[in-house]
Amino acid sequence: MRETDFVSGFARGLKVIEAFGETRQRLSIAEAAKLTELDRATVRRSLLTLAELGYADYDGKFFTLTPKILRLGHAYLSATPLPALLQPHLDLLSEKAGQSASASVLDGTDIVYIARASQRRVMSINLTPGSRLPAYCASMGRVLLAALTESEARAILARSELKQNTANTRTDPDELIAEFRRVRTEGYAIIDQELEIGLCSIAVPIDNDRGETVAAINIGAPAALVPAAEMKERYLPLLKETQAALRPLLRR
Amino acid sequence: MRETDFVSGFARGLKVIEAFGETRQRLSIAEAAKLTELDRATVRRSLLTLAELGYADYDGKFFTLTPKILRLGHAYLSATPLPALLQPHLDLLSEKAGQSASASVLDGTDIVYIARASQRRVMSINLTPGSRLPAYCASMGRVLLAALTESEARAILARSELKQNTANTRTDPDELIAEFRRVRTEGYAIIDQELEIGLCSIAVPIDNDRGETVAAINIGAPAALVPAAEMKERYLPLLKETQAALRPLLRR
DNA sequence: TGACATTTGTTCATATATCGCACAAAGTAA
DNA sequence: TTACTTTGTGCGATATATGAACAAATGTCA
Repeated sequence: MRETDFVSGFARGLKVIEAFGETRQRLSIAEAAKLTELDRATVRRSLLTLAELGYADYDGKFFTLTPKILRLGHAYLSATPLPALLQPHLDLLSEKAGQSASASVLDGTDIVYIARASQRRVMSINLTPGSRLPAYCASMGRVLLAALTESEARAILARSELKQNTANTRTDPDELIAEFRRVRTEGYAIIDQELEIGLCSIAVPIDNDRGETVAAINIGAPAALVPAAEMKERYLPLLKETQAALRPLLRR
Repeated sequence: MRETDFVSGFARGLKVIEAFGETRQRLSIAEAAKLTELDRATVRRSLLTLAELGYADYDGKFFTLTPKILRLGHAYLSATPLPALLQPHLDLLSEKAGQSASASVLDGTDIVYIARASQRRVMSINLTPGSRLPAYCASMGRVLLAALTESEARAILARSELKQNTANTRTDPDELIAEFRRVRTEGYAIIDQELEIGLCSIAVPIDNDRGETVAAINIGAPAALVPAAEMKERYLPLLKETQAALRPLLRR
């Protein structure tokens, strides 16, 4: 790509939008400039542009994003067949298991939820399509990282903030790489309260007809009701069933 | 705002992202140019910028959005307190009613879902935060339009594509304006299969402590199980209860 | 309170980058 | 082949970013 094939004003504007996610809903020009590491004058122009287009409100002091911003993410969710394809299968899976079922893909060091069928709320955080979790300590994340080559996975771990969320959280890269190897061999990943106390989950990869992993699906359950040791026998058959039902639908 | 406070490269780029929502997942440069009514060279630069930043993939012929684009909408959902504030109340409401409960705000002629607690799937379409429905034929839309002045509401109806989705759909602006007046007086709106055959819903406004309507919440139910005539007695008390519980929480 | 320091928002001139046109090249379909 | 569509590129006109300077607001301290 040539230098001139890059619209830096556009790139700067996207950076400004993302700055809102990192903090609160209201940002002053100076705050946005600090977060984005852009010049105040430049950020101001981007924010005024967002306001002019209705993507943001401006009260003379603070900018806030408006729901119109959701059109951008929605452009992906409605345009990509994967979420719509997975949804009915997740509904069925969730109903059979009596627990929440989700699907996600990898984006950098995070997994991003692209579809979800929730039964009852067991997590303290609220997950919807677009929600993100660190890949290294999520069952779907383990499955998606396991699908990469070891050097790719190691590179992502190196960029990840390997935080000790609970006493169970594995944060040693070598240990994680070894776990990915096991996941590849056995075809599933189980998380026992590594993200949040009280929450277990089990995930399997979703492959297309070329054998490329395009997403992961999981079932999450409260540890109090379903001990990690029982996750496999209870839910792996259901997950495998869903996995098999999806395979022929995923032409690349 | 001065002419020079507008970054047209940024505005053009956002238009390009939205173009993906209107059709399928893959867009060529020429297709995107047609949809956005921008110059091909401009669209090409925007798309290459998106690809360079990882928001899009490019195979040399077609561009597709990547899940990274969800970061933009997520910047709103995670930055705005309203969705997180409403979610637990919707969960409770949904459980008490045994039906799906949702919250939405107005964006132009559409309502945009910002939170949802689904019980079982009754609609053919899959609703998640970010999903949009035309306001004129949705119960939450009626409530949100009723909160505007009549001239504002009329202006939005004038811009809406008043489509006859089912035999029940009301499409006459004067009739709709009269219905808004009733909604304002009685404090709720009921939709009887105007959007989709088999689906009824009832909505109430959510006001902040200044009495400004900031969102709407609803309960949707299959018409086969809950006739429209029963919606009010069954669900209005639950909705009013949730509405009252939320009021003190909504400081502006 | 008032004086001073600091932060924030805005403006401006100018160097620089982008836009859109026109044309060239490469595919496509008949 | 011809006709048509799509994509890539060079260039002049035009729009934007930059950083400094200024104004306004805010905070600090005696």
